[in-house]
This record gives sequence, C-alpha cells and structure tokens, in this order.
Amino acid sequence: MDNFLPKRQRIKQQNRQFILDGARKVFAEQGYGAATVRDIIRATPLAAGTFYNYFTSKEEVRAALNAEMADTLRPRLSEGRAQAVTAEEFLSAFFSSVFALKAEAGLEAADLRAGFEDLRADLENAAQRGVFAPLDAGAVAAALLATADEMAGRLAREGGDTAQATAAATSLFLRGVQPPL
Amino acid sequence: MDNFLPKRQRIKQQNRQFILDGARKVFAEQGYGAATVRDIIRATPLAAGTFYNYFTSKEEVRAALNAEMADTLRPRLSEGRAQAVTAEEFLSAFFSSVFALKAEAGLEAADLRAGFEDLRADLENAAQRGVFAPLDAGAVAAALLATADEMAGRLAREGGDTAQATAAATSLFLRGVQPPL
Amino acid sequence: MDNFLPKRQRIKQQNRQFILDGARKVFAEQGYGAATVRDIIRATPLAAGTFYNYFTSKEEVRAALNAEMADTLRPRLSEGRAQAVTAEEFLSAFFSSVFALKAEAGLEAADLRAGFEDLRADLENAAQRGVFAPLDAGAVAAALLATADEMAGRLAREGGDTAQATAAATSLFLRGVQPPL
Amino acid sequence: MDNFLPKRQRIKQQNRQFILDGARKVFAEQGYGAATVRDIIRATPLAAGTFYNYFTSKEEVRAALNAEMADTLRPRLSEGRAQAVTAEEFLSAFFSSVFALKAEAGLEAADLRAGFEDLRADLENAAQRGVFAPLDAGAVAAALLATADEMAGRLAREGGDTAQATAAATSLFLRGVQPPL
DNA sequence: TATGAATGAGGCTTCATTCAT
DNA sequence: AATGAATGAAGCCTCATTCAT
Repeated sequence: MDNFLPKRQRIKQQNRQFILDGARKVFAEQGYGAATVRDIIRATPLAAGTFYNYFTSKEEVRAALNAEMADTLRPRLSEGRAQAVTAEEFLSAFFSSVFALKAEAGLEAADLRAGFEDLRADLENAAQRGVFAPLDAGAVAAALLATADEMAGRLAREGGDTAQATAAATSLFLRGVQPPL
Repeated sequence: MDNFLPKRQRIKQQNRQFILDGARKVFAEQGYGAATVRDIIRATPLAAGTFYNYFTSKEEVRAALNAEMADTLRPRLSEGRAQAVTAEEFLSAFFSSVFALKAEAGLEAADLRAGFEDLRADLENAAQRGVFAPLDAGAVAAALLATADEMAGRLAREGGDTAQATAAATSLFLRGVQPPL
Repeated sequence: MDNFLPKRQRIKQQNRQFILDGARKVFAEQGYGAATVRDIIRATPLAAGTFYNYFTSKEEVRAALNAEMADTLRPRLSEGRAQAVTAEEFLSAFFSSVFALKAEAGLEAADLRAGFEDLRADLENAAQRGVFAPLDAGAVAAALLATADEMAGRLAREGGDTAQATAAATSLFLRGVQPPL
Repeated sequence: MDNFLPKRQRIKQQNRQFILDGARKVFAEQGYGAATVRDIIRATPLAAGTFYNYFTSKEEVRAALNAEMADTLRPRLSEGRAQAVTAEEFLSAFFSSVFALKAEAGLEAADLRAGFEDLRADLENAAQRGVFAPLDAGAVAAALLATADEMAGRLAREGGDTAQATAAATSLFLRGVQPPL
C-alpha cells in the first residue's frame, strides 16, 4: 500500500511478490506436488539463485501463499455472511463470494479449507439465532465448502452462469432435494 | 478371476498387478503429481526396466488404475441406489456406500468423480419418477459427491461414527438447512 | 585377478575401478577437501549419474580408497622389516619401501598413517629382541612415518636419489645427530 | 601495535583482521581446500561484498595468513635455538617451542614448513660449530619438522605431557634408536 | 520377458562475484 | 568504504528411459 520505501526494500517486496505470484500460477497449473522450484522461478523474471534469498523450499512458499490467502481472502469470504438475516441470504452470500473469488483470485481447495472454522462458527451462530435448523455445524460447513469448491471448479472449467449456479446451490441447501408434497 | 492361464500369461498379469498396486499406494501417499515412476517401481518387487514392458508413463498407469476403479467400484457405488424408492433411501444408500468404500478401498476424489455421470443419471431418473425435486441434476450430483468425499475424508482422519455421519448428510440434503417453521 | 566373470560383472568391477582411479588422481592433485564428485567423474569415462551407482559420496570413495590401500600397500610396506635383524636393516627397509611406494603408487600421508599400528607393533617387537633401544614405540613410529612421508614428498617434488635419501634417513635415526666424540 | 591512526585506517585494519581471523578458523576446521569465501565471510561480522575490498580470493587470504605467521611465529619458533650450545639444548628448545606454539596458536603444518629454511640454516650453522654431526641439514630439518608436527598433533588430539614428549623426541634425535652396546 | 546398470537431462542448492544503494 | 541482494555457473543428486545381457 505504502510506496514510500527505500528502493532496495521496494525491490525486495516486489521480488517476493514475483515468486508468490509465480508459485500461485504454477501450483494452479500443475498441482503443488508436481510443481518444482525451477518451475516457480521460470514463472518469474528472476534468476535461479534468487529464489533462495526469499524462501528455502517449495513448502515455505506454499505456507506464505496460505498466509497471504488468509489475510486477503478470508475477510472477503465471510463479509457477505455478516449481515445475512435469513438462511437464504446466508447461503447466497456464501456461494456467490466463493464463485467470485475463485474466478478472480484462483482460490483453491486448500484456501477454502482454511475458511472452514470461520464458516462453522458463523453457522453455529446462525443456528443459535434460529436462522438455521440445528444441524451438525461441522458437517454442514464441510458440505458447503466442498460443494462450493466443486461447483466453482466446474464453472471455471466448463463455463456457466455464476448467478444461476448460486441460485441452484442456495436452493439445494435451503430446502433439500425432497420434492414438494 | 480366471486362473486357468498359461504360466507366462499368469506372470504377466501378476506383474501388471504389482505395478498397479504399487502405483495406487504411491499415488495415495504422495499424490499423483509428486509421484515418480521410480517410486512406483520401488513399491514393487520388479526391476526398473520392467515397468516399460507394461506401461509407458505414469499417466498410463493412472488411466489403468481409473479403469480398474471403474470396473470394481462403480457397481458397488451405485448398487444401493437402484432399489431406492424414496429420496431418503437414495441419499442414505449413496452416503453409506461412499463411506464404506473409502474405508475399505481407499477410494479417492478422482474415483468419485468417475462416478459423477452414473450419479447424475440416477438423479435425473429419480427426479422424473418424482422422488426428487426437479433440481439441476449436475449441481446436485456435484454437491453430493463433494460432500461425501469431504466427510469421508474427515471420518478417515478424525474417526467418527459412519452411521451417524450418513444420517447427518442424508438429513442435510433431504430437508436443507431451513429451520422448521 | 580372475577374469572368468560374466560380462556385466566385469564391467561393474571396471567402472568401480575407473572411479577409484579417478578419485585417487583428483585427491592427489587438489586435495580431498577441494575435490568434487564432478571432478572425480570427469577423471573417468563415465557419465555423471553413474557415480551414484557405486558410491554415495566423496567420503565413501575415500573410505574405499583407504581400504584398497590397506589391502595392497600395507603388506608391501612391512615386508622388508620382517627379516631385519639389526636396527640398521630395519630402518633401511622401512625408508626404502616408503620411498618406492610413494613413487610408484602415490602413497599418501593418510595411507601411511594407516600403517602406524603395524609399525609400532614391529618396533615394540624389535625393542624386546634388543634390536632397538627401549624408547617410546609410539613416538618413534610417529617420527619415522612423518619423516618418511616428508622426505618422500621432497623426493617427488624436487627429485633426488632414493638410495641416498634412504641412507641419510637411516643414519639419522640410527645414531642421532650427536657428533662423534 | 600502534593505535594512533585515523579512524578510517583503524577500521580498515580491523576488518582485515576480522577476515584473517575468520579464515584461520575456517581453514583449521575444514581445511583450505574445502573452505569457501562464503565460509570465511560467515565467520566474520562483515557483509559478503566487503571481502573483496580486502582480498580478491581465498588464495590471497592464505598468503596473508602465511605472512602473518611468518612475522609472529617464526621468531618465537627459533628464539630458543639461538643460545643453544649443545645438540641436546638445540633439540629440546626446538621441540618444546613447536609443542607450545601448536597448543596456543594453532600452528599448522604449512606454518612449520615456512620455518624450514630457518631451521636448516640453524642446523648448518650448528654443524659447523661441531654441535651436530655433519649430516644432510635439509634431511634433518625435514625430519625434525615432520616429527614435531606429527607429535604435536598427537598431543593435541590425544592429550599427553608436553615435557615428556619433548624429552622423548629429543632423546630419539640425539642418540638414535641403536641400543647401547 | 526380466533385469539392472548406464546415460545425460534436469531439479535442488550453494557459490563467487558484481553492483546499486 | 560497507552493504547485501541479484546473478548465473556449477556442484550435488535423482530421474526417466534405454539396452545389453
């Protein structure tokens, strides 16, 4: 945010970000397991050795990426839920924010999993306010996250209308699959 | 199945199976991306060169593994749903068979995804029979599979009662999260 | 010695020897510390990866080299001393065999040190037979080895007559530096 | 010695000394060959680039270290021999000064070798005065230095009494190993 | 067909050295 | 002058793959 930094510091921050961005891209394309440090460097304008001025391993980059995600994404992930007063608003806010973040920021399953506790807490809270049925919040949170991730993946791979997907998912979790009597 | 094969054939089948078993183990432990052909061989009593008499790449082994899964697991995965006459029976059969297969056969997300089309077809069928509400079958299938996989993973990692988990999942998808009026 | 080996075995032995020979040369030229595994490979007709089929580190090569030295050199190093009946014969045999081995086999300080115990035992034995004065055998052995190594090095570097050097060293240790009365 | 220097000069001298001290330590621990410039810098409070303001290579540092040794150690190494009037005094002074310097200053083989010429000159001188038998001074110097280094090393590694070691070495070189008639 | 050693490409990491600050 | 990050060469090691046996 603040650009009033000595030049060296600014370059360091920039290079660190180059590596994080490259890693995000590489991890998304090949998966964490298949990615190599060299792949990360190659996704960067930096020289091979420079990687090790910033991180000591692929794992450390992942950790930094997760931390970054936590800082920037988790707030956005939960923001819509805060003011939800009905279950429908809650679900709708949840799914649309996941779909949006996946599209714009390459949100991944691991990042979502990091939001598990937030979501569960919000669900428990909502259940106590009577907004939700008194279900096992952990199970519901897991179901919501898994479903959102899977559907977001499908949207990304196969295209589709985000609004419509949000509506479908919301409806499913709101009323279930039981046919109207 | 049939053991009346000439010796050569039998050994060939056995070696092929060694490789598949080794690969399944290695993929499960390290993930497909991080696994190497050497890792697979090492999980086997065979020599390095022998691998290439059966497969030409890691990818080909994965394909064979998927086919094997499809042959042996998919039937078991869908068997319970065939005779379901209510949505509740359908969901219950689905979740309990996934949880059981995960526990006994190390079923993985990819295997489940292979069951996607079956499940969607069954869902569409059921919807036409009026057993389910007329929802987007693709979205529902994705939600069910993702949820089942996630919950099965949690059961495997943290322990828990399979029957209870089945009941919770079934209830969630049957009636949704809306509180009773 | 035995050449009646299947071809594969023969090649393996040969390659192992390539590496040992390369390593001996490289260690002698640059010293053990400065030598790299790559240097060793380069002193060989083999490919880089082949090194690791035989050894896992530079250190392991050194150990093998030491073992080889012990097997082939130590007997030759001590052979002359066995039948020595006077101190003069003993010393003369010792120095001439060290000078000869250094010249023909690149004997090194470490190899000599491996002969320390042999030499000390022989010295103690000789002292008990009255061939030597009753001195501290360890100190004498250390002095003899260090002197022999140093003088052999000088001979190798600066040239000189082996026989004369043997005589000088023998005389020094036989009678000491005290002037005749 | 002189501290009346402008501040800049003083700091320069200090940094140079940091490098020399670090290098001495590193060379002693890993050997010259295995040591890297980075190792030297790391043994120093200085930054990487600073090294090159003082030296251009590891080799140059070694040269400086040798020069330093020559200046400070060689005088002490030969001081005892100056007033020796008998061979016994000469030898005793030589060995005890080597053992002492090794213990307190980490004297190394290379440093000793730097004392070779001094020692040979002293030996020749002494031989002309009739204190020593008329032996090849070069060979005797080599023998004395090699023995002293080896025994000093043993003392350092295995402990032992310096005075006793001095006596043993002196006796050996004074009278040789020949048994009394 | 099975074996396992050889190969050299390529990944990981550290190094010497430079140079903007 | 001191700093310390950037660079890319080069060392270490493992890998996929081939091929003689």
